[in-house]
Amino acid sequence: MARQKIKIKKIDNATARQVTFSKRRRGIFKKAEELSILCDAEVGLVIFSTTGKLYEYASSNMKDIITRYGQQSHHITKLDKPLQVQVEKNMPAELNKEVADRTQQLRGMKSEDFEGLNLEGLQQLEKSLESGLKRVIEMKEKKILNEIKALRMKEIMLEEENRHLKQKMAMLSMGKSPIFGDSDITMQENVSAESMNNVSSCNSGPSLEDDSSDTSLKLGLPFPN
Amino acid sequence: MARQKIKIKKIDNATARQVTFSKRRRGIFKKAEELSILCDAEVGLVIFSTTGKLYEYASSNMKDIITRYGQQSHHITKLDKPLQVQVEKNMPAELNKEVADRTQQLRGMKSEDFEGLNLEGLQQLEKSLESGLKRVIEMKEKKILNEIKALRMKEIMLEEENRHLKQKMAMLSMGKSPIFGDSDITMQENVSAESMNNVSSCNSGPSLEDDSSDTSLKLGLPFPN
DNA sequence: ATCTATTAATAACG
DNA sequence: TCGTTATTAATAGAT
Repeated sequence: MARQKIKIKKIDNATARQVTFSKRRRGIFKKAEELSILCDAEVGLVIFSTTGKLYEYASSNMKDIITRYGQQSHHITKLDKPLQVQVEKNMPAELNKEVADRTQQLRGMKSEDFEGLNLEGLQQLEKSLESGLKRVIEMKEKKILNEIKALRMKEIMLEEENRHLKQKMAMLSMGKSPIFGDSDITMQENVSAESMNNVSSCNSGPSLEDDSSDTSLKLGLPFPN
Repeated sequence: MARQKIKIKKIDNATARQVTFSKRRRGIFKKAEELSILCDAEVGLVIFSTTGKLYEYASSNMKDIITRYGQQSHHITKLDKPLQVQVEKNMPAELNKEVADRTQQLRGMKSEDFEGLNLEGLQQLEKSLESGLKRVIEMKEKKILNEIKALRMKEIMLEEENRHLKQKMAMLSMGKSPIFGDSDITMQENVSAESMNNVSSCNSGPSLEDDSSDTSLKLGLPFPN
């Protein structure tokens, strides 16, 4: 668009091509920004030069734009399968039954059936599923918190036992020469055994262990308890 | 750029804005294509109108371009930032910024702005917020898993130390009567001191402690680490 | 949508 | 890469 009209085809001369690339790149970036401002549009523009260098313009945030693009063009609605399997496996009986019922109910339904529902029916179904999901999430978080709480309790007890043991050790080695009686020592051993039992019972307690195994299954934890 | 020069600012009149959007959109698409052809560049351009409608141009394939963009920008950001800080610290910050941006964006919007959006625009907004929420949840769960993992690791080490201590105790009390020399015993004390140091260093390790404190803050856990 | 006066972009060159 | 300039391309406002 200047001294001479050019044909829109690849510029042969590499230098001329590079020059044109620089100029037109600035031009199109300017146009992109003007468009986004004038028309309040969200604009994302990426350009790779022949040499592979990246140039980009985004009116807001490129990642947001790409995400939005993906959503617009993708429009996938999954989350049916994994959610239901997880729910059935890990929920306590009460909640499990309720959700399982609804799941069963949903499984038997095909899209035609949904089409048969009117707006109000679908709205109710949606609300129902939403509240179920909410409770499942709450239950999951409760279990996770229990898991963490139990682990911290255990940690505290182990540390305490440890401290005791070290204390005994110190006393033992300090008093090893002068003191000869066994009574003191056996008593100390009993004490440490007791505290060990306490930790174990906490470890394999009924409610806590169920929580732990559920959580580790659900979340795929490295340590299977 | 015609009958009258205009200022680059949002066009107030909605009709005029829409007209300009159409014209300039066509213009910039043409520019994009010309650039890609003339200079043999790979060009991707996405435009969302105020109403949320998507317009796109890609010299090749938009998904390829986005993929390439992701790879290219990843490499760049990873190179100019410290490695370890990148993994632990930067991710949450990035996420925070993104969510904060969107929150800010929402805060500035009043209900009349929402009413100005058409169905498609609202749909976009919903999807965008949903995806943000999803990522926040994922991050939260990741942190929880780290917390649990760290606690289990700590538990194992404490138990091991415990076992060692008990072993030493047993050896000590068994050998207390017959053996009188100090050399054996002092050696054992040294060993137990070593294992204690190991556990301590694990206990107050840098990465684990950071994660723990973050998570406990976020979730309001009963034990503040 | 189409037209056209005017501005903006830019090809060629230094 | 930068500046200049002749020329083409884009487009604001009107129809």
